Amino acid sequence: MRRRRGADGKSTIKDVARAAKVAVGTVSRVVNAHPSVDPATRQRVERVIARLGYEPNAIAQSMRTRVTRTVGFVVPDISNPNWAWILGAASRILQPRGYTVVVASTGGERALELDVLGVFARRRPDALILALDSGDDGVLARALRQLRMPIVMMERELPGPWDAVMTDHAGGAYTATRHLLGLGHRRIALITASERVRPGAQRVQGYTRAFADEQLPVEPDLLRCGSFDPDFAFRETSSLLSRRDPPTAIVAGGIQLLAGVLRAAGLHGAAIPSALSVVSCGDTDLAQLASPPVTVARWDVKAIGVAAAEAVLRRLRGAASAAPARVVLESELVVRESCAPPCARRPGRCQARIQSP
Amino acid sequence: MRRRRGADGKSTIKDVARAAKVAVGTVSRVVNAHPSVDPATRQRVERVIARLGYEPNAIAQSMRTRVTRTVGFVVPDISNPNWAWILGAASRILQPRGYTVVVASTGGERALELDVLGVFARRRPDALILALDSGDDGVLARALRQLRMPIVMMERELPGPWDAVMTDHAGGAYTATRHLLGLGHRRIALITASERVRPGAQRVQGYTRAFADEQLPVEPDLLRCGSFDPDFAFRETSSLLSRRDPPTAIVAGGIQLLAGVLRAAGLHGAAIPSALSVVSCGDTDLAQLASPPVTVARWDVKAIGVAAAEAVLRRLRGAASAAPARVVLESELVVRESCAPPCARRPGRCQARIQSP
DNA sequence: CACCGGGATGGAAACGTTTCCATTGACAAC
DNA sequence: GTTGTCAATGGAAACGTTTCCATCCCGGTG
Repeated sequence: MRRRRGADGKSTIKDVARAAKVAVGTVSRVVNAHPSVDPATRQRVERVIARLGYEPNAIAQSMRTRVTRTVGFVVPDISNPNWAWILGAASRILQPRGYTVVVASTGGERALELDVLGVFARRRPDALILALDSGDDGVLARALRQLRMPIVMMERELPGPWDAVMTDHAGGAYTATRHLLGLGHRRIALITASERVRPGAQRVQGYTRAFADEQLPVEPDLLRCGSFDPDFAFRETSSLLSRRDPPTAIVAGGIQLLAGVLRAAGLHGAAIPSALSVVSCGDTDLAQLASPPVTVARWDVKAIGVAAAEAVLRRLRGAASAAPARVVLESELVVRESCAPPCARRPGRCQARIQSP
Repeated sequence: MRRRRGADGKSTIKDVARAAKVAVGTVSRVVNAHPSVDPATRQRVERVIARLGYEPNAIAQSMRTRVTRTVGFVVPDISNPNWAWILGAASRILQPRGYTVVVASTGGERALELDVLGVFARRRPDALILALDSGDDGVLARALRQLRMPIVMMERELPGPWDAVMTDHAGGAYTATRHLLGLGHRRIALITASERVRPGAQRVQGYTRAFADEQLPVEPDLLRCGSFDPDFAFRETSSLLSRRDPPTAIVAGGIQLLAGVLRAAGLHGAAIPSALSVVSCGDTDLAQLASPPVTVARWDVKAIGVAAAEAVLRRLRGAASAAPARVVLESELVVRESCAPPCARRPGRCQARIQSP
């Protein structure tokens, strides 16, 4: 074997330079398509590169240029289809531009969030896309500022000079609640994430506003804020349906929650929509294919990922110090067959049912 | 401002050394918990580190140590819940061990797969976890070998010295098909991925074996191999149900395919299970909550991610040159209510229906 | 008292690039 | 023929670490 190699068996720019009888600087210029290199030299170097299977070491490049062509993506749980869709959409934009996406999950726990920020402080990605759960006491904001890189927040608002892309979840919950109020429901439950995170807070706000519009009081026990876990929705639905005066309608305030609601409703024998009306925030196969199909407040999930990736790219090509941008995506109500006027008599015994054609 | 900083505003090991009046080597020893450093010195250095908010530059560390503490994760589509679950499971193991996961999607396209391998040749992760779609003509295998890093294949088999973790999809399809054959079905369709990828090929094989066991012939037109896209399942189901002699049962050979099958069946007015029996490979909320609930061949999706991550860790701590390991996870049939004996008369007009209690 | 062993530390090389600066020719303009 | 310009190239510094080697000093031992 006549070619030298690094310890890991890959040839370096020096090996190429030696074999092509040029200086390393020249090889670098060839690799980076610098204009001032003689065509003959270029060809000779390129041949050697091909022969040796030389690949520039991105680590060394980053070391020198202080650019990693890497974007960090931080969410509570990457298994969650919501975040997976967003990641997919973002990476579909970033990857063709030469950026590589580095993921990290936080489980929504503050300690892990800080850990992850530490990791990214050391790894130096060019930008960060994140959805943080723990509220801000200043520590988080300081850590973010220390990062000194473009940051885009998803579905969250934190005071600071950061771009943000989010959905109008308040609007979604508002429309959903109005829809139910319009049908005559009064005991409407809302199951959603903790009020500490924006989607939860926003949905409570939309729900409350809908009641306020009708001058109706909100019953606090019908507000079940906790998590986006379907099991949470299952437990809360069970608990709600066990009340002496169970709600006549439930708003499932999160993409994954509908499954829990449906499971519990099935177990309690609450027929939909005759005994219980259901609206889901977030459209899914399940909502479309359940029987009856479920009315939803839907929005374009992937658009969050697209907008986040575009915001990152905008910052990365120059607009580093522009004022923080804020994108809010709308939510739209899709009426299907899971809602009906409330049953006048004891809920659960009501048999009137709206049948689809 | 009296502390020097790098161009990106972060302090370096030199800044710390200067401020603590020690050599950079000593700071390095403090950071890496090297035993031979005087407690007093250590404390002094640590104080300076805290004061300056110094974070070691991972790029420089990697440059020097040739270790990135990074694992590449390559799949056809990271939006796909299947891969998202696997990624989540893997990262839940890797992240606490200090490894960061770098993702890339290939769209199942060969050109992109080669691109992605090129990216990882340059970025030098410590290991790779991947699901490649394009068959091997030797080019791919050579590219992988050139990478000179531990590689774990998911749900794929490629000849070479690589660990592999996969599911016994043949077994799943076999059990599903036997279940339907046992109920008396003969015209059973299988919709699944292209035979070029392992899960598709395996399911065809399991299906075929089930027919062979009963000495029954397989009708080729009932085998619809193409993709894991629900729209594909929708089109194929529509096409199948439009036949003069439509199948009396369908096996949906992929986690995402059930939605397409159900949608098409609904549109064609094919009642389940009276007119059409359905089995899905892969359990989901939809399968559990559809009415009727769908019989499935299920396996532990996350286990693939866990096994892959563990295989990576095993290689990374020493067992670099052990013989390639091969893990096969079993599949199990869960009988629900989507299957019934086939209707004797013209399918689609059959009204007999098995009702669950 | 000379010597030795060893812990603590400083100094410098090396990792693989990019980029600045200097040098060399070639060629045009005077 | 001298001078100036410009393209092509070589050489070396620098990026921020880790780690090897040498040095220093301390205390114990013979």
